[in-house]
Amino acid sequence: MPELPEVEAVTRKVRRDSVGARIVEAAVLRARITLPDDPRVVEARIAAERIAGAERRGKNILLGLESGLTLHVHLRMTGNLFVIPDWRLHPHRLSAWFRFDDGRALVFEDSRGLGTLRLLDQQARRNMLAGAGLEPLSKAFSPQALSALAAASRQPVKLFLMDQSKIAGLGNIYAAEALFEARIDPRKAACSVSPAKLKSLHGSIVRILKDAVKSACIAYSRPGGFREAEGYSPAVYDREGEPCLRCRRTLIRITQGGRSTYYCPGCQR
DNA sequence: TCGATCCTGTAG
DNA sequence: CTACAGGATCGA
Repeated sequence: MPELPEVEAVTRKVRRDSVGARIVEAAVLRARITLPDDPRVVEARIAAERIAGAERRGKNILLGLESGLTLHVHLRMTGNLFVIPDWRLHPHRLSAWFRFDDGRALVFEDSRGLGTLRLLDQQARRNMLAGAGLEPLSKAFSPQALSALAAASRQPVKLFLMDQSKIAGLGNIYAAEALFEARIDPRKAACSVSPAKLKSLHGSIVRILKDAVKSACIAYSRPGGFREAEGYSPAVYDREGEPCLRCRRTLIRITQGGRSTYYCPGCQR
């Protein structure tokens, strides 16, 4: 489920529930999620650590440990990370769990198991942060910055928006939603989108992500896991064949970079 | 830039 | 049964 808004909601909740907690035992249940590192080594290095902080960068969750190591979690398609009140009451489909000294546990739930878990030293952490693109909800993500990035890319603008090394955190849903709101054809090369549309796109990205963060925080606020995103309903995503909310033309679905793109052939040009 | 791949679940 | 899934990476 997670793009930036959902990852932000998860991170805030994990921060609230786990900062200060002492881990007494760690278990990696799917060996491949720590590749290329050995899961046993990761477990051993985490045990006895205290969680010092929780941050989000793009779609990445970074849990700071008191030793200076960083636990890097990526939820990919179906991951979720949350604290449960009793470590013995595991949900199903866990990729990993971390038992606290107070009996609670931080669990990494993931039905598809594509999510990853890695331990970063200070240098690896810096590299990770340096490699990520602009935070779309930060000051650095200005209209000018977006224009400069777009000018340098000949990719279709939808794929450009999803490139995590340029802008960090947009995924398939919110990229499509932002392009709809800004009336841009997703197939158009990023460098060929007009300055006026790019300006509009910048506003749409920020507005849509801020709204979605709010919705996601509500959706994830219940104890345990998450619920359907209440409040946020996409205008184009997953609405193939339905009428455009702006011009009533039938929305269509195409494939870009192996993923579905939904858009309105009438008002996105 | 395309397609396959990592997995499991669900909808049609 | 097939197609597809809110992600990312790899090789052709």
